[in-house]
Amino acid sequence: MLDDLDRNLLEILVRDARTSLKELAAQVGLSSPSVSERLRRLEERGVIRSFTVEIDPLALGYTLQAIVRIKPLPGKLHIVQKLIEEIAEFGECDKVTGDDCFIARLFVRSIGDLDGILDRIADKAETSTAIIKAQPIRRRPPPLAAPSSSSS
Amino acid sequence: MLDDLDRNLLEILVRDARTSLKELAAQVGLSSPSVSERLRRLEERGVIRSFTVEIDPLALGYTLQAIVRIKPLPGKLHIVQKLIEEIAEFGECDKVTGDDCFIARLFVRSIGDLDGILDRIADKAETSTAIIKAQPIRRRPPPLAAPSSSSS
DNA sequence: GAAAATGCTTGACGACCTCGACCGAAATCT
DNA sequence: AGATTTCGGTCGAGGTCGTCAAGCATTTTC
Repeated sequence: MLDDLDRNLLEILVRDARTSLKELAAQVGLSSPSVSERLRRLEERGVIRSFTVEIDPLALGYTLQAIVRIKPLPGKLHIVQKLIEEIAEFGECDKVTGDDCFIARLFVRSIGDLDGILDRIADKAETSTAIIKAQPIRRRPPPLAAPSSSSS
Repeated sequence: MLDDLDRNLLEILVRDARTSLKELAAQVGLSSPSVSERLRRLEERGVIRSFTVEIDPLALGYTLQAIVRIKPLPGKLHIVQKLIEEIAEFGECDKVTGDDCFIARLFVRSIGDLDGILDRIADKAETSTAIIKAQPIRRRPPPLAAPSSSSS
């Protein structure tokens, strides 16, 4: 589905999404119209979800991040999910197997904010919060290499 | 530190990092050299960590994601952290307070792969894995609005 | 109050992107 | 097999876009 050229392009764009078509073309050995067409198709197919910018939360005043495990009370699952989605400070949320239904990332500017937000959920779910002390790995894509051995 | 214009620019770029300077300029009401200069400084200051591309893991064959809580055995903390960093399938890792030292996101192509990777850690840490069933909120930045009320 | 620094605009030049026309290889159809 | 269609690529022209230098207004500094 993806060939080496596509993966190569993606790799360059992960590092700098604003790389010019000309530069991309030079690096993969194609002409710029070809690259343009490939990018268009990668976007169209949904391989590229979006071109975006990674912002330092600190620059926006978010000095604290936390991982919150959320276990809705019986019957409250949908209400809790909706609530989470509506609170903009949740920067990520996954619905997982196991005892805790949701695992979410929370950006806050102070401990007070953290408390305020968790309070809004407190009567609908059990939460368990872990403050982030460091980020050994920041968001990165999985390896782009082709699956080990697929059909010919 | 950031003014409304900067926040406005960031908001546009979060949605599409490849927006042209001209377009950015038009939307915020500046000239393109001004926008260019602002972007340069946002990058320089580290507000913009990078322009990047969000890739659908599925397109790369990663059909499974998991959240893994990792509690290194006594004395093994650094070895475990190094190990996690070296395994490219970890797409994110936070060091947190509480009983579990690390919380990480794992991209894998199969349950077999998951098992293989966890095995590499098994003798150095206790792990507890939750398979991701859905993603109510995919990675998004915290609200860009200015802190409620700061000093004048 | 003068001088310097900051952040903006304008206009020109060069680089870049896009479009159409064309081409070759590979897959498909008869 | 041979003809045809499709796919993905190049090339070149035209217009768009980004960058640079010069200049200006406002604010800060001494």
